[in-house]
Amino acid sequence: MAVTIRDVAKAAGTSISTVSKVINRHYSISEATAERVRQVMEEMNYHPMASAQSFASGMTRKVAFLAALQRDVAFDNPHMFEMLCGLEEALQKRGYAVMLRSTDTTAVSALAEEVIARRECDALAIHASVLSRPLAALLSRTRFPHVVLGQPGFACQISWIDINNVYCGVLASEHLVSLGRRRVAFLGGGEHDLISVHRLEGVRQGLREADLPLEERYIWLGESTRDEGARMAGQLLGLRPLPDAIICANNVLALGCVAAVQRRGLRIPHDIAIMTFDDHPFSALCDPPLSVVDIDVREMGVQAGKFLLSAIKKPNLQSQTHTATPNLIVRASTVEGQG
Amino acid sequence: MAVTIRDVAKAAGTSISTVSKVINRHYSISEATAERVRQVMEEMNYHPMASAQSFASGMTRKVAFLAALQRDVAFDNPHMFEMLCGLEEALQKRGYAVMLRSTDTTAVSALAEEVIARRECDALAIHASVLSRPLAALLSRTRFPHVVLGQPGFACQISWIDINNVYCGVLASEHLVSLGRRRVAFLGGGEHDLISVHRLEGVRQGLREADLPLEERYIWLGESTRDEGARMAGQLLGLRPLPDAIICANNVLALGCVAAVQRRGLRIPHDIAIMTFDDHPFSALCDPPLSVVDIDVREMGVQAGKFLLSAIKKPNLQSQTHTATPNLIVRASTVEGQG
DNA sequence: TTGAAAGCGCTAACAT
DNA sequence: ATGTTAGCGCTTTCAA
Repeated sequence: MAVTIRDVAKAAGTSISTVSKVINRHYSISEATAERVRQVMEEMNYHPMASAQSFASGMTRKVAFLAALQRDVAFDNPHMFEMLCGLEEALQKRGYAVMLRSTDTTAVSALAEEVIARRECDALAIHASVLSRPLAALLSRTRFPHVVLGQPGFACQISWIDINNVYCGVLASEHLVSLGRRRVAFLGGGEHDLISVHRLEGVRQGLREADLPLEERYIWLGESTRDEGARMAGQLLGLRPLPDAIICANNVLALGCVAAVQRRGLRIPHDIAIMTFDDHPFSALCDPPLSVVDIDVREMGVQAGKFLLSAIKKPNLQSQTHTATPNLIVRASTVEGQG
Repeated sequence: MAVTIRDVAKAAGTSISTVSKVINRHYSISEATAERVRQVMEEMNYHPMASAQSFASGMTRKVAFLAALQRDVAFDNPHMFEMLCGLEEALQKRGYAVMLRSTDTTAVSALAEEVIARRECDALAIHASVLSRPLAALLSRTRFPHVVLGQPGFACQISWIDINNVYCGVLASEHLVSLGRRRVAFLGGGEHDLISVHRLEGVRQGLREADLPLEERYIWLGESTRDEGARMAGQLLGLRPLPDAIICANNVLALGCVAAVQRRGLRIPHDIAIMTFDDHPFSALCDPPLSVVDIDVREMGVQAGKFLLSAIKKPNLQSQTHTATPNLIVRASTVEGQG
């Protein structure tokens, strides 16, 4: 059998509680003993058994990540995984691991209830897309350490963290205004697409502050597909005067938009500047490469992880945050010759 | 405090071992008792504590996933996550969860050693890109249940599972030959890019069997970037006779290739058919949409999960598998008017 | 078919 | 600063 704390204690000529204290860096142990014990652990190749530690301490050092991991999610939503990686990065530094649990909006609260009851983890990280009202109720009732990745679609007293998409919209419009564009248009997702809604709101704000209010006829909303992007851009190009800039709520719409604009023989950015959000692989591979307001989703995961670590230490902690600093990346779709 | 097995036993008027046996579906318990106990568990909202179960049974019901989760990995390698999701899907059905652990080739064997020593999981799933010789040695020495996702880049006695990229290459060439193409070219990644190497080998095989051997001057290998794809395609288009079909080892190369071909005023697929591998989002969004030999990476994850479950039950199990059935998706880049 | 009891390998409160 | 000891909540063997 594997070597246990008992064997180490015997070999080091101490009690097992001393060894335990060395493992857990308890202040009361003298450096001399600690060093000796560590040496013995090394020699015997001792590693404390994780589940025994969990059991005895009542801490799992695990965080469960709840999300809908259905087919093609990795392609459809790379952001989810980039956040997950950020989460892992932050947690791993403190000896925590992330546990994956696939679910959906209807099943998530039962799953969370079970995970909490079985004490499988010390905290929950929940992707906003699976958040349900029963789950929100459960979390605020139990005050179990948690964070939602993305802004909840409904009002509730739970902790979440999200990119400030309104501010992203402001940045996009400011960039275009600074380039001298005066007739900015917006192509977005539907009403339920909160990300798009927030970005539009930001664009409105940014333009208003430049005294260039966004004209309603320059706003088109639809499904987030390439074809729909092209169709809406087509509508836009039927207007007079033509817009001299188009902000697309996401890369897929932008791809369709670029195609439609080029089909009409208009030059980007000479006749119309185009920009979007997120430095998706599409952005740089598009022709011309797209200027984007980039958002650091990985950093969002990191912040979520840090928040969870503090929430585990001191419960009752609440957070409702928009995370920091979107980042403007200027490419050839708004400035000739760039990127 | 939470309700324990003791409380349930008391309430049900049985011993705790009976309750334990009910939890674990032990055959010796009569249906009557089992039902009664289950009812009590339900009423008391009892859930066994995971870490106590792990501790007592010695089974964690966890699988650790070892991979390099560095910045942008979700964008650069969506396949990794689709596999991960497949893995989760297969494991979750048997009550297993996936635990994420980020690492790299240099650190992976130390990490694995620790994870195994601490008994943090019952099996390891390792992304091929982080596999190292020391890790391979560790795995074959300890015979710890494991599977590598992707074919190891070196010979070793460990279990792995991968897409049959050679066969993918065969399918691609057969498709083009069946369309009457006679001068097939290949754009691939470097020598170290095993996926590209295998696909090229398959293309060679497929063409040879059609008595249309692949001409060496029609083969260009380079970095997998859009620009390099365009550059290599440019070289190809300087040859006479022109190839009438180009197989690109991946979507990024294909994107550059398409751009270069169109820049010369050649029509796709009329003058040159183009195809690639993997039904990446790029494939369908490209103009024209790309024909691809698709590979089901999620299914690969599912198979890995199933293999691990059996390896956990009966150790010493070995596997060296190419997973099944790539799937031809025909679009407009090879057949006019398709997709 | 059920129950009693001996751990599983740690942690942590308390005593020294 | 170190040691003694009582659990933590289950599983599992063995006896009944």
